[in-house]
Amino acid sequence: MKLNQETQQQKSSRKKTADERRQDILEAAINIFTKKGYNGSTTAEIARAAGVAEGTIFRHFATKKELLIAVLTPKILNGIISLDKEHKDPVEFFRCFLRDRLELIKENEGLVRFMFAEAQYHNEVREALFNGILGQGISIVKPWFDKGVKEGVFKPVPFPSMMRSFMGTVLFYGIFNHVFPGFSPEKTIEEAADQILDLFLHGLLVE
Amino acid sequence: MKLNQETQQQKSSRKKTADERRQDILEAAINIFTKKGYNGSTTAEIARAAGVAEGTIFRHFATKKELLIAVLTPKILNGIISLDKEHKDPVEFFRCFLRDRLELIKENEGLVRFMFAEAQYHNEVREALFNGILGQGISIVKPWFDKGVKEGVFKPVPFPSMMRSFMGTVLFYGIFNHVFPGFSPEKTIEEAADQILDLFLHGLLVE
DNA sequence: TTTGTAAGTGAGTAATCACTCATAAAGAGT
DNA sequence: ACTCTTTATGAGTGATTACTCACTTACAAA
Repeated sequence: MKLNQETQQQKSSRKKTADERRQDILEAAINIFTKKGYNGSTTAEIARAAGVAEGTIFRHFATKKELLIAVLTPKILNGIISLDKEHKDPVEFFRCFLRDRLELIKENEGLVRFMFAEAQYHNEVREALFNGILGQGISIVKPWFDKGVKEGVFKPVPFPSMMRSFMGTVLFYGIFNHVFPGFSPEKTIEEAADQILDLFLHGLLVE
Repeated sequence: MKLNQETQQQKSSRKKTADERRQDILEAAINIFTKKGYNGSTTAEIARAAGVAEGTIFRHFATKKELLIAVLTPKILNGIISLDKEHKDPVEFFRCFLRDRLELIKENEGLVRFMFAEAQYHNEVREALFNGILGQGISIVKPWFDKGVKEGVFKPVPFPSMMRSFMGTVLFYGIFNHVFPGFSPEKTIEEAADQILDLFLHGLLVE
């Protein structure tokens, strides 16, 4: 039936389903939020960008804050998918993991910056970050880190300190290019990933 | 004459000078801004916190944005002071520099977080960060890094990549504790500085 | 004392905000 | 055709915003 309807009408003028409208609003919200920040964005502007009336937003999301949370939640969760690969050793895992995260950050650069900016002010965003990024990051990295330590490949540094340094360098890669444009010398993500990983694994000192 | 006036009146009820009022407003603005963000703060609230009328703010600062810039500028510039010490070798410099910056960040934790958050949205803040933190950081660190490379102590990695990783770990130390409270294991700044520096200099790998 | 000037004040203002609601439109079921 | 339900709409609303301005206050110079 539904397929029949779609073929009866031109695709461009086809009436959109409720879910499609919801998606339009979410995408518009991401665009506006990441450009102007949560408090700097207005529901009127988001509605205009989504091509809907302002009232439509509040039919899908009770409040502006609920829209914020809806913007963050799914994007955080889809970061976990790529851990299904089998890695040979801890170093190899770190290399793959780093590249994977760097690509994810590059793809969602605006959203990452937005999340960390708004985390300063909204408890909800902090919780989303904690439950999403940090929690999942730990559950993925920790076993490989422990394995590396047990095998004598990694130094037995405190895991939180290691994780903090690692996440700091990785996340700042995305932020740097926006705050200090043109500063990073690497042309490709692979190049940047290699540079970051090399420094992280071997350190700055010779020997 | 002025001294005479001050002694004639109780210090607590003494009429404040224009500069003192300006300082009151700036301090109040820092407090409110760092808690609620630029767009989340109102001039009315800042005025209340500063103990002045709302109109007084606009006698000292033409617009709210001018107040924002005034809040950022002096704080950025006072970070440069401590480079007057003589350091023996590049490694020793990095140790001192890291501790110094970590303490500076800890003291102005809210402001640092605020600056990086608002840098996502305001060009003025980005420029202030670039001219202040990054520019000065480079001018201080680069000579020592070059020296270390020339002496064969440091690896000849690209300076911007090194700087980005270094700043990432250092700056994220302050942000982490706020976004992920209770995550960092170190009790003191010295401990954290040692941990960060060790990982940064020697890397995670054994050997 | 008088006067001139710089600084402080807070009610007022136009604009803007998130959110509401009466109304309309469009299927789906009968 | 008729009704029921779901969804979209945008003018309207009260609250809030950054900023103004007519007025006051305090003090220094004359």
